[in-house]
Amino acid sequence: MNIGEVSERSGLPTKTIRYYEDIGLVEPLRAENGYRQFRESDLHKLAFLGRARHMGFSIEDCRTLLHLWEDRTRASADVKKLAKERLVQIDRKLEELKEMRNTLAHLVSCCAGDDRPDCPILSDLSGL
Amino acid sequence: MNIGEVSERSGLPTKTIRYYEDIGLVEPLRAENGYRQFRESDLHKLAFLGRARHMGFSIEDCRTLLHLWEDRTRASADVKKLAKERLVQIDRKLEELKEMRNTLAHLVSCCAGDDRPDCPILSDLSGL
DNA sequence: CTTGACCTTCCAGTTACTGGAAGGCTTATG
DNA sequence: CATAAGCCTTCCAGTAACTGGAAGGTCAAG
Repeated sequence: MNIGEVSERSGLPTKTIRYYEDIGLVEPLRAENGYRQFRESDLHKLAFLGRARHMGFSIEDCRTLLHLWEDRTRASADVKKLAKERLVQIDRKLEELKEMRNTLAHLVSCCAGDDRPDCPILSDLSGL
Repeated sequence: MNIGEVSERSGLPTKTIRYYEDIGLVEPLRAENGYRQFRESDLHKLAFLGRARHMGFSIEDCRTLLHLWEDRTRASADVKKLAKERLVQIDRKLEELKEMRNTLAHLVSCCAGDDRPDCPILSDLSGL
């Protein structure tokens, strides 16, 4: 099938699919006219990539996951390790965001938000 | 003062400070030997920027905040608006991350993580 | 035969830096 | 006085993961 159909069925933009080919994540065949010809297996790979990216795995993690996926003899421990690392990352990011949220929510609630120039948000940012 | 001292006192890497000058966030003077000469006011600006970035404001938001900060007549409502928008962004990102976390945590707990090839994480990613 | 929807490649831009090379200035030491 | 360490300078390139756009080839319908 052509890239348009793959895009539709995988949910990935055509630009992204071409990019994934560029960086060697998929290798579609080529028709005589130069059009990319995707097999069902390519579609599956792309859908896999879409889901892995949706979970926040980096492209390089995705590459590894793809290899693990295709290696019928891999140990599930290898996959679990990657997923756990990603989980740790997510938890770190969550903490960071929660802290930002708290500070900002506090400041917003302190700020009158009217047409007077007085503003606790800026005061805080200026270090006072 | 020279860039090294400003870096130390603001907590920003020298590279970042030069970059901020490039994009017009600060405009230090120059000594005869070509070295940047920062005033106290420049240091304050940079520290302000550091804190704003730490709250996750984009560079463009920071530019706006800086203008508002320097405009003694601005309405606090303008600042509050920006902060609220940032808060909404943070909340969206938090939701996204929490969902990732849930899915991933579930999968990790389901995965034996031993040397058998069977792995629910990959099964899920492959869409089964 | 032309129109419109596909498809192709290639180049540039995004965000916010970061690293490194090549070289000038300053200060302390041998 | 020479030199070495430790500042500082500019400029170029790279990062992550795409995204947008230009210029142009292909295909099916009318």
